[in-house]
Amino acid sequence: MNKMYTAHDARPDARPFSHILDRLRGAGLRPTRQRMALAKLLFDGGDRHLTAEMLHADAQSANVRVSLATVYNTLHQFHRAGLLREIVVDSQRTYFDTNMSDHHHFYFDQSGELADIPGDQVEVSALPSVPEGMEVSRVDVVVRVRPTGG
Amino acid sequence: MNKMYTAHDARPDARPFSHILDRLRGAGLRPTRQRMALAKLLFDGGDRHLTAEMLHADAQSANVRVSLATVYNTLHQFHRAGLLREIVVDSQRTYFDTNMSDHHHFYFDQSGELADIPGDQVEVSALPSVPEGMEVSRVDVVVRVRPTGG
DNA sequence: CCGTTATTTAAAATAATTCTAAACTTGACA
DNA sequence: TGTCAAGTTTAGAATTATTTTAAATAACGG
Repeated sequence: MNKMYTAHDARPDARPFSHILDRLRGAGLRPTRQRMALAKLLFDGGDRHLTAEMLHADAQSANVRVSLATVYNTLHQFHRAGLLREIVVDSQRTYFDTNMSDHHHFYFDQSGELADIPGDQVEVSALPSVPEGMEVSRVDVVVRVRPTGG
Repeated sequence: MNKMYTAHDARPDARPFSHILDRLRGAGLRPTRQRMALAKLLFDGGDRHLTAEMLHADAQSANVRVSLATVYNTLHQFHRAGLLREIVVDSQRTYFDTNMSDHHHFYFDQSGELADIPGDQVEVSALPSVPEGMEVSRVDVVVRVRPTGG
């Protein structure tokens, strides 16, 4: 068990924390020990695709004590706050994506891994018009990939 | 409990059954009472999007006695046999689609309903090349739709 | 420091799906 | 047509991912 930082510790000089702090504050979420730690794991590691179980395991490895329930709660809160995107590619797990830019995904069925496809590399065109009173909230493209000859 | 047909009954003249019988036979699946009845419900009703629970309810309404476990088994067997397509749009339920042609989907988040988008109405282009030793098994486009102003 | 309110948590609950093992069908063949 | 091996069905238990509950704890403003 090594030293944990509190929101106050982070204020003065622990620079890496300040933007995370701002993001949480901006989302109206109290910067608790757990949320700060999870945010750091999520956003300081480049673009990531992960499930609640994966993030929980990450936290354990980093000596961050947080319950699985909190990981689930936090992922959903971050999602609602626009900090994360939810990806639906597998009907058994829910993946979250730290990359909020316009993009799509490769999905490797056997391994369950995801890879980003930049938005400008996919062109979706000629959609039929949506029903009266409805609007498109998002267009998801999933390119499912398998080993050749599978 | 009304009369059920056996594979033999169907042979000579019960026409609607014969193509279903052939499809099952072709897939190496014994045409049991349950599979015949489920196949009829699935394929004689035009293009359908349904979950195991929905098909089970349909069966009950049609006085077809079949367990939920069998509905699950049958859906997966039909899927493996290439008679159904699996659609992933919601991480809680698994939908199956009787429309095997090239197409995509609208998904109405609030109601959980699906609607087909003909394949020729969507153009997906300029995909990045897939990794060595991998090939694309399918490209799924899901257009998520919500009430205007949601 | 205090109180209010948000957050965390362990544990129970839920929901969809899969598994298990026993009972039942089917299809082939004598 | 009776028999049997192999394939199917089923109720119910088990599993898995996730959500809920309600009690304990931590955060923030004053």
